[in-house]
Amino acid sequence: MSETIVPVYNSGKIEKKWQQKWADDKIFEANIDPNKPKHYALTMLPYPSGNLHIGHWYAITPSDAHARYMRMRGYNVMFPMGFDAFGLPAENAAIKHNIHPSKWTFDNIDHMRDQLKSMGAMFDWRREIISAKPEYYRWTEWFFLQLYKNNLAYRKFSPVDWCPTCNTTLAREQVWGDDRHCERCGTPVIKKDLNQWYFRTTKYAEELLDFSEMDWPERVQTLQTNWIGKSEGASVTFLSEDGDPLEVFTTRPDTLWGATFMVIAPEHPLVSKLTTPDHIAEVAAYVEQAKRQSDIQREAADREKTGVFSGSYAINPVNQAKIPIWIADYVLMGYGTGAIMAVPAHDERDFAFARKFNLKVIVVVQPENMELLDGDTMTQSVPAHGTLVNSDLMTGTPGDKAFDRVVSWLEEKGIGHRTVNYRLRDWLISRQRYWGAPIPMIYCPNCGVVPVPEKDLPVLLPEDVEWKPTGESPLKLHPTWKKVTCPCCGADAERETDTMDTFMCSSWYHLGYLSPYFNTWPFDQKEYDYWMPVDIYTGGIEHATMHLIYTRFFHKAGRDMGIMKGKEPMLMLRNQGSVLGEDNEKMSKSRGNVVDPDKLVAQYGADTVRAYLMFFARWELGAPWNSSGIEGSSRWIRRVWSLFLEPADRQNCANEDTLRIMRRKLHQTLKAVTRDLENFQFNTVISGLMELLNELMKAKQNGAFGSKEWNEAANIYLRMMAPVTPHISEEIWSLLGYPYSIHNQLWPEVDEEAAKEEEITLVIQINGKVRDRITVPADISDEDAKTIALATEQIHSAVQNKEIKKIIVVPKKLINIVL
RNA sequence: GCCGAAGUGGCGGAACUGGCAGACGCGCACGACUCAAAAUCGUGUACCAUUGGUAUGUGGGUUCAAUUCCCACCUUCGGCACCA
Repeated sequence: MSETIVPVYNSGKIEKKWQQKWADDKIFEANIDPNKPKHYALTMLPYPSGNLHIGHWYAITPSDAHARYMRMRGYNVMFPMGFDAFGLPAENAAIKHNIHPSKWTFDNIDHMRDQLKSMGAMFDWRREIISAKPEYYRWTEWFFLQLYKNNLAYRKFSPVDWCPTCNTTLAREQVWGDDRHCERCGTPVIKKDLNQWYFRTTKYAEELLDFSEMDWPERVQTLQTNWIGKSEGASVTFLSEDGDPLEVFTTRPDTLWGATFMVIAPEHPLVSKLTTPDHIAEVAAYVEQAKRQSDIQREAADREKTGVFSGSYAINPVNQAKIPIWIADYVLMGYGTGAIMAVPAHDERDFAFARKFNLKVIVVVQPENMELLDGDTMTQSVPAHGTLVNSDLMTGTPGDKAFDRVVSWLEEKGIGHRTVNYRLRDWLISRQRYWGAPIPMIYCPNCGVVPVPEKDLPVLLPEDVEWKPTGESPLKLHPTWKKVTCPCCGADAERETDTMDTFMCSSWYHLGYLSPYFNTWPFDQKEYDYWMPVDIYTGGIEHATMHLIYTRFFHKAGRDMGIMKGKEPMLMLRNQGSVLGEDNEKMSKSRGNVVDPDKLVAQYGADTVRAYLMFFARWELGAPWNSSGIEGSSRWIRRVWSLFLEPADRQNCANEDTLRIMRRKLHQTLKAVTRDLENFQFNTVISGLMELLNELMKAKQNGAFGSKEWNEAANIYLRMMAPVTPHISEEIWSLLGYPYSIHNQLWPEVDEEAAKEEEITLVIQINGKVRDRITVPADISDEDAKTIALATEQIHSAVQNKEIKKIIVVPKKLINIVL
């Protein structure tokens, strides 16, 4: 037999070659095409930390595969990539290694862009954005000004969370966990009183709870819903004896008659006014001590209640009862009004407080299935709803009607009204750092707070900066940068030296991709109208209550300002899990369990790495890395290579059965792979292709190679592989003589007729246990199936002499004989 | 404490709508090729025992039939937490 020369699979050579060719031919450049349906596929952009890690690959590869699949479905697909380039690590590098953040960042980007290119993803690099470039952050500043002009940005002096390691304030969303630590570095935060800029996210609290127009994971919706923390109740105003109004929020207006005291937070503005002379010393000491306590200590729910009496009394507007006003730190200034009515009989916290300080407990709610409650003897509060008692004209109101009836009455009498409270806070966006977008504001001694005129944007970061070991922002220390003349009156004025939270940059980057070249508006309207909204957004779940809330807020605010359109920026969201180290721990340099994608690409090729990342775990869950597991994907790739390229000993001589079964498996696989790609179930996409490969190998042994059915199988197989392993698919496609490029082909069509099973295995059970299997024609009638089943030897002997109670036939699946 | 997700072989995982549990892959074992090894190819691989039985975190329930539905509980992970 003559030796045919079979090309050797060389991943490195093939991948470089095609990446270059695709770039030269611009085949993945996304341009407006009104004749095609558009598809905007977006994946969260990386921070240029220096190296692409396996987690980036894990997140991006399946997103790319899905985008490629959509492209083959005939969509005009945009899949852009960029860099979230402002942020603290650049500054830390500056302090530690004396390298300018800009150089550090842009060097890293150059390296990471090359790494990203090695993935062979279909990024349209013309659309790249880098949030630290002036062309980009000019518009970040511009958005700030629009928010300011629309009263959605404001400045406030108040206690804020400060990370002592990062040397900056943080938004509420960036403070995590029981010990209230910094989301970025893990250091517990402390409180500082500072003048800071905020965005009015709370204005959109209600609208942010509406997910009806989005296909987002239930999990993210729950996280956001809990974060926004809506509670419905009533607002009621009590008056002090001196006539000072004390507004309280309560979710239980039905318990108003049981209020036996009031509590105000130590930071409440009326504390000193309400404190009577004989209580001054005690109150002052308490307030001072509350101030010194950290939030962690204060907010521990199981902590013993503390508090002091102010000496003053308030009048309960529903029954004119005179009740004492206490000051206690279990009431938080940051929620509601910082004052509560205390109903110890029906609230756990109020009860604990009342018992400790011997305050009255009055029962006003009697749940139906409980013994008669007595305020003097009860040992715990009863928060359950029930019939109102001791409540004047409301007495006797059933539990399920109490809320509405009382609130209506309050509104009628003008004492209170229905209110909704949210846990969500406004977004604190000031950061005391250099490497961020400057807040474009000026402080003038005459005019006060003045926005930088839009024509003067961007406010550029100064290049010549120095870092002090104290970590203080170089913008503050810069000799000239902050000095400016007031745009209103021309007086000497000062710039704001804080920069913006980098989440501000990432709140609108999906718009930056639309037209990075554009310089008269943040985006080209034509591009916006064609591409927006984002159709599929992929990324990590860790952003559920940060980036994903901010970007929704940003869109809604932008819409109300007439800049953006539609209800939501991203219609569909899918989250990937994370890849752990082989030791089942989080990957980190210190643990030494980091997997380097560059090395894997060098060893196996990008296609193998892509395939393995899609195969080895359920995408949304993630799993620990397994370095021998990747061998399986490598084998698969090499088998595909030899399957289609190595000639067979026997060619084009297969019998009809072989060919029919091969085609059946082919089209069944196509059906399954299509379904799984649609559903982001990438692991079964690969396993389906592996199964089909095994089937094709058998068919090849049986002489199928070279037949027209074989050629169909190769053609479809390669097109199915193309989104997953773009390089090898293109290479084999071209070696088999198909026209360039496989990536411009349409997704194959299922031949339903070929996919049909003509024979099926019918399972025969007795009392639910498998006793036999028979092969029957797929279109067999239930009656015939029953007859054949009962006639088999196994079943016949088992059924002998016994009474058949019932026979259940599941068409095409099984027969269960109940004895 | 409250809310959410997940528990299937040695491992990652599969099972579309209640219908053969363990697809596919890793690992392991054996065999072929080889002087030998690697690679490759082939065969086998949940557990226990002899026909058969037992298995999807645990215990119940519904059903002819449950990884799938219901109830209770356990474990792990994530979020929230003195939020009135």
